[in-house]
Amino acid sequence: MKIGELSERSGLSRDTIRLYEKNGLISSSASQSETNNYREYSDDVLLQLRFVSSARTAGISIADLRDLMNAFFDSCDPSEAEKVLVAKTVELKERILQIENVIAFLDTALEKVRSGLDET
Amino acid sequence: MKIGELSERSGLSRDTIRLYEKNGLISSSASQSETNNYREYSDDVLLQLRFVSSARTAGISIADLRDLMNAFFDSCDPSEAEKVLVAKTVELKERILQIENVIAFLDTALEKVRSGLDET
DNA sequence: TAAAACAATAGACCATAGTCCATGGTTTTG
DNA sequence: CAAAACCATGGACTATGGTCTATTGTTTTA
Repeated sequence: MKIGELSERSGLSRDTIRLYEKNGLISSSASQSETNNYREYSDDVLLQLRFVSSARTAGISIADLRDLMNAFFDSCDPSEAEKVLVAKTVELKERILQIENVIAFLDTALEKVRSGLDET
Repeated sequence: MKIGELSERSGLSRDTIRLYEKNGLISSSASQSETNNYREYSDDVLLQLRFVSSARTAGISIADLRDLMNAFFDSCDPSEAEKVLVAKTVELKERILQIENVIAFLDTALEKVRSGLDET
């Protein structure tokens, strides 16, 4: 598919997709036609983009995602790939703990606010 | 305490602390001395900064943190404060789910990599 | 075939978050 | 006292992530 359809189906703008491609998060091939330089994207790219989109929302940087995609898709050194994946998993689990701390804080804040509301 | 000590004890740079103060995440009072314009920070500010620091690591923006701090510390409208806190809690829980999705993806990637390693 | 829609590229632009630097004033300390 | 350490302020600077625009070329479609 071409970038327009990919944009449509991934929910990402063309610009964002091109940015991701420039940063090595996805890749494309040349169009079948020889007369233009349109890029052709496979269905796999759509899946990758959906993952990238989730990961970006989760706060993973483009640079880190590039490492992950490399580890996953075209790693020539599996043990290195494993290292990257494990490290990222650990980091993400720590991030979850951090977020849970914040949630706990917000909960106590909520209790306080609500007890204040009760006093009316 | 003055900003140097606060920086020391919070692990944040003076610049970052000033940035946070400028953005309304913390507040300070004028120094006791009338001859300078040094700012004086209470112990509470240290606690707030530790929370802010965690929250920043967890990916919460300064703008959102300002809303949260306002809701918590000087909300004149408790029901509005409650709304802000609940909304943020929901958002954070969603973010955790997102991160868990990414972790799941990494796990499958890990399995793949490891099975590849086994084949050697 | 001509207009509309699509594509590629490059560069400008924006917001966010934070650091760094220069200047000038104030305390601390040796 | 004098130097060193500290403080405030403002502005420049960096990096990240993304959008917008202009230009030019290619398909599609009416």
